[in-house]
Amino acid sequence: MAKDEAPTRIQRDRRRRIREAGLEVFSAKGFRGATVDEIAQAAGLSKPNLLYYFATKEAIYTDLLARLLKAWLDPLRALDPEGEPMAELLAYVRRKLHLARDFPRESRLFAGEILRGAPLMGADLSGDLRRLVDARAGVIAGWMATGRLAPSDPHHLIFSIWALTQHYADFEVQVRAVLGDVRDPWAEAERHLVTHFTRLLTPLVAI
Amino acid sequence: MAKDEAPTRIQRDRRRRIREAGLEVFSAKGFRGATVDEIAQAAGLSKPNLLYYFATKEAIYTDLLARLLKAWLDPLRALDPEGEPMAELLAYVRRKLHLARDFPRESRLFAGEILRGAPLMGADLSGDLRRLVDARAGVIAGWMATGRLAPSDPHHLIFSIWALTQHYADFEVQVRAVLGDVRDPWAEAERHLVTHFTRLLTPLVAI
DNA sequence: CCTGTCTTTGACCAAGCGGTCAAATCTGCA
DNA sequence: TGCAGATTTGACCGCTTGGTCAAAGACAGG
Repeated sequence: MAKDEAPTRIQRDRRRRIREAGLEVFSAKGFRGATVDEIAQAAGLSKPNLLYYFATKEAIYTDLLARLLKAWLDPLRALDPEGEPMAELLAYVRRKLHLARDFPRESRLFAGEILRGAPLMGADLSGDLRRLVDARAGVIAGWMATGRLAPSDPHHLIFSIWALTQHYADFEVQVRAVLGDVRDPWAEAERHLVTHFTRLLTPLVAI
Repeated sequence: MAKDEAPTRIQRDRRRRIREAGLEVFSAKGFRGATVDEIAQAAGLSKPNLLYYFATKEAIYTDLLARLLKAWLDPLRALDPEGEPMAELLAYVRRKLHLARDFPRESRLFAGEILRGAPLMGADLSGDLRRLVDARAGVIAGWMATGRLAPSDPHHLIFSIWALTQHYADFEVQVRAVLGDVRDPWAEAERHLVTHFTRLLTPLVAI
């Protein structure tokens, strides 16, 4: 397999299929619970063939995580310091919720990694992630200081948004078990979270 | 080993130690990531000796989960329909947060199981859990209907409390990575969540 | 102090696992 | 079409793992 050369058509295709299969299996069973054979089968390849494209099982996993982190932070990155505070934050909540709804496997993969202490991501968390969160927390703090948002701790506000949105993807079986088969968790969640954060962030008018 | 007889002193002791060791290892590495040898060593026993008290690795795990679910629901059970609504709900939030703070391994064990689709708990979730949540959601709905709490969907309110409290235990490495080593996540979380829910649940006074 | 039961252990096994390798086959380009 | 490099595969390897077993050792009641 070429190393520095541009990837061939087959390489691009196989690698994509392996990532897709890896995401499916890893998100459902975790790193240890997944087997190379199962991923290979899901990708429509033999095991040695898969190992021809990714040297180790861990290589698939870390490749997935690295790509994931970037996509996962985009909604926060998109928070516009020049925009209208309430609209910006509600848009962020919506984007994050839609990300969890449309990419639950990614959400669970990430959750599993953090839950186990982020053995393969520790550096990224206190690096890029932290810088981005600090920057955006600063923006939010500014909005609160000028009275355009109800005051609270911006870091914990961000945690709240993460926790509430990812909950519906990561604990989906629990949510469905409690709500029953009739209700639509995602639609209800969106309504609930929008009113939740609207109420939470609306500044009290001084009388 | 006796089956129906009362357990001997040694049986009680060994079983307790195995559960403690199992909780430690399972919560850190998940079911598949944990090995019987490691649990045995953590319990100060040889592997065959451990298997003498629990027939299989899964038996330890399910025993842990069954005990956990009960303890995990106690705070919700303690919600008093006769009490003052706001005080009751804030007390619930605090109890749940303290549970996550004081028993993070239990929280992570539970989270890991749900994350993987609750293969060993499915029935319990749509059984006891659902009934209890429905009952308490009814109580909260009553409080909201009489205007003593701001209205919202009680089920999703309960999900919010779960998500926000468990987040600090389950994603502790992420929280610490973002906040840095100086800050005290748990103390901040308690202040934040109390003001968060106070604000959220206080009924707007009609003028 | 003796005996039946409970407890502990070293040795072992079969299955599953991640990964290797040499040989076979395919692909794209001159 | 020929061929060099890319791709695929069956067979295989060494290691880990959950679990077994027979025999040895500890314990408690009489």
